Amino acid sequence: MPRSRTLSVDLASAPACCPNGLATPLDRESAERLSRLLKAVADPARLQVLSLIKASPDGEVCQCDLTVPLALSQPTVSHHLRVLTDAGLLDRTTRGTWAWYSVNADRLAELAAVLR
Amino acid sequence: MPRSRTLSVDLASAPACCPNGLATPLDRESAERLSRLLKAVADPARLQVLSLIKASPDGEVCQCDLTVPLALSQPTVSHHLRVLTDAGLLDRTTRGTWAWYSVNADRLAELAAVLR
DNA sequence: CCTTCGCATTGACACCCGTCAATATAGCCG
DNA sequence: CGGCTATATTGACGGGTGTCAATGCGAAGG
Repeated sequence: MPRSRTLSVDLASAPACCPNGLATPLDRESAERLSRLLKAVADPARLQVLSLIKASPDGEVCQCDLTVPLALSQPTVSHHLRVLTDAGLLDRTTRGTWAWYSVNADRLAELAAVLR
Repeated sequence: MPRSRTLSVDLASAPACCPNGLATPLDRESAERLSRLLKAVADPARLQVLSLIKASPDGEVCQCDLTVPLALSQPTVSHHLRVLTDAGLLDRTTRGTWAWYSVNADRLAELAAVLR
């Protein structure tokens, strides 16, 4: 199977995987779900996306305003946004032809909570 | 360059990279440093290592006690422990021929703090 | 000393991932 | 409709990563 089919399946259900965070031994399956979430964040471009949206006055950003600060091609930006959205870390709304993204703060906080 | 030379250089200096977490736009360099740290955690085996150590009564674990619960070969376990140690997330002490690992809780908390 | 045991390193392999150019899709507007 | 613009998808390429078998190394202990 190539690469990007429909990732959005169970990527969107992760911190619920490990209720005790790291305080209790993770079985392989839980560890894999959690690692999928962390992998979504563990990329410089995607971290920049998150920071750019969080720093934005309205808390949302149009994809068309991201390709310049990221210095990446449009398809690559689209790819990164998809990864973050599939992981449930970004919410996506389209207005006309534009796609606006906002951070799912709860989900990010859940992720942070696991690391503590 | 092959693979594992000396990673420990500046991997060990990361959350200091981005004092404002994601609240402020990250430049590419800061994002790369932070992502290196997150990549160290974004692996199922390494998450299991962290959880096993944290769940251990003494807060430390001998490498020899990890290969069974992880169901991985000894070299692979050694590799994962190196990645986490180089990232500053684990502390390493040798007693005789044994290598004992403990979690650097501060560093892990710093990492968690960035995601908030 | 020589063996044993725990750990580290090397080399090889398969797979994944970030990236881009090219192309397709889909809304808007004249 | 027809063209324009924003976004999505495809295909390909290079580099990175997890894994193991084989081997090296170093510290006990007989």
